Amino acid sequence: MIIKMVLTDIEYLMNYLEEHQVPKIKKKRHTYLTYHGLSEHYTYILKDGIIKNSIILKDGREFNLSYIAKPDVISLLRDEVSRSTDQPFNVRIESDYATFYQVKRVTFWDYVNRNPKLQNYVKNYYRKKLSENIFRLQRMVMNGKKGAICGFLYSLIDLFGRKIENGWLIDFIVTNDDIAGFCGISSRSSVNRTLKDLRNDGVITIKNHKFIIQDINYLMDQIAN
Amino acid sequence: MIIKMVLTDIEYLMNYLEEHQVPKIKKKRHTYLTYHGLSEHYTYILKDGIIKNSIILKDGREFNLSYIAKPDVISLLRDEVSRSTDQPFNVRIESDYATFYQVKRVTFWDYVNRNPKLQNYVKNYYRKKLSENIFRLQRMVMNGKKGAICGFLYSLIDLFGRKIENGWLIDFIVTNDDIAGFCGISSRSSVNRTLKDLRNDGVITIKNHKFIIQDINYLMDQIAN
DNA sequence: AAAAAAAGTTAACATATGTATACTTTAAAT
DNA sequence: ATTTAAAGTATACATATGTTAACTTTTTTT
Repeated sequence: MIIKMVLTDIEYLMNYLEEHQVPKIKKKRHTYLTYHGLSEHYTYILKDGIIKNSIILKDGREFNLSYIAKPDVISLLRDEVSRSTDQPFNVRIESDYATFYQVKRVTFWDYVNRNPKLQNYVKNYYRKKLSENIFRLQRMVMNGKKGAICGFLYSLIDLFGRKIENGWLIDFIVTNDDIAGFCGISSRSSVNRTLKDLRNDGVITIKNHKFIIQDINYLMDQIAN
Repeated sequence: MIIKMVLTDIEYLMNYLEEHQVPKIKKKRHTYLTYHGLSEHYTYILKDGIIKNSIILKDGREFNLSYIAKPDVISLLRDEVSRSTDQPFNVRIESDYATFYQVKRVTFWDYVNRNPKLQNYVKNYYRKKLSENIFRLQRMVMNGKKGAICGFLYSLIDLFGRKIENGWLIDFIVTNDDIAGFCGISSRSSVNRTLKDLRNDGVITIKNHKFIIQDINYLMDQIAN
């Protein structure tokens, strides 16, 4: 019997790392894998768990870039010849545990340069992230803060959503300060004001600190595109 | 006599296209090279001129992505196997004329796949754009509209700036509506209000419809980072 | 040259968001 | 179990930005 397996790009990468016996490291909730600005000679690939990457501005505010909740390369913004070895972002573990493959940056790029399939993975990785980022930029620039919150809530469905009878349960706890950091809102109380409006309009409910999205169409209508 | 030339990546690409006798097309001011959403089987490389790319939202508003004022690939968001052949952006000519190399998308990617130097170019292209985009996202999310305008004006120095006695002349006409489209401001009158404040504070002057930046530090102080 | 369209300017008022504070509830640390 | 820190909520007021309108100036079209 022949079983034909078609691997996705990321599955191929994970297999490759496993076969090359790349070491794994495991980190606990709310610890940091990397700090923005610190020198770092490793590339990390998330195996399982949930992480958030963010940037701390000079004035102390935190800009949240993204959650990553499935296997993915954490950051490829530096390549083998980049003069800067600064980590571009903070990476904080948001699940109880997260596991990462840890490869020397130079070794990682050796793998890539020797393997056309991995080259293709990297090309697609960049193109996909760039495309997502342009879209997000558009959404953030062309909407007010309410639109930003609605867009953010909408994006949570794809990341953490589970369909239940009366809508979509976001099966992950997101605080008002988190939302503020993603949407560029100045305080948790401002976030709360908007969330209150959404609750009053029957768009969302909160149960055990988790959002339930009851009216996806309302969210979409708030997002310019 | 041997002259050793070290070409930058983009110079190498331009040479390559020239050697392969890739046809050029010339377009006039305020005409469109491509329209967002229309199918397009060519890849374009700006040879000379100034272009603006933008996206028209469903509600009719225009989101301005960037000016490009020196040789560059116009858009690599689609590759040879992308199912979608939609153009991701509008591309409008903003100089009197602009010249482009025009290559079939499939041919362009053939060139790339056959040539490691071009592969490297593409990789760096993506990484650079991604990195710029993340930075711009941060700037737009973490600033108010005034910060957005100051950041935008600051970016014009690199694009069109010429040092003069009393500051930097932005040697290119940018309208209030253009600024609105870049910064997500709803009307030219709102843009004008902020520009008036900047004029009153001695940050900028306007001469023959062109900005003169007199106080760069003021602009930088307005931009969170 | 005249007419029309696009762009700049200002003002008045409406609405969204920031800021500060106080208090309550929940989670984390001791 | 107790204490402390973090997070949610609500309110009042300040400020930034949106919206509309009117008018002026400049550019483009006829």
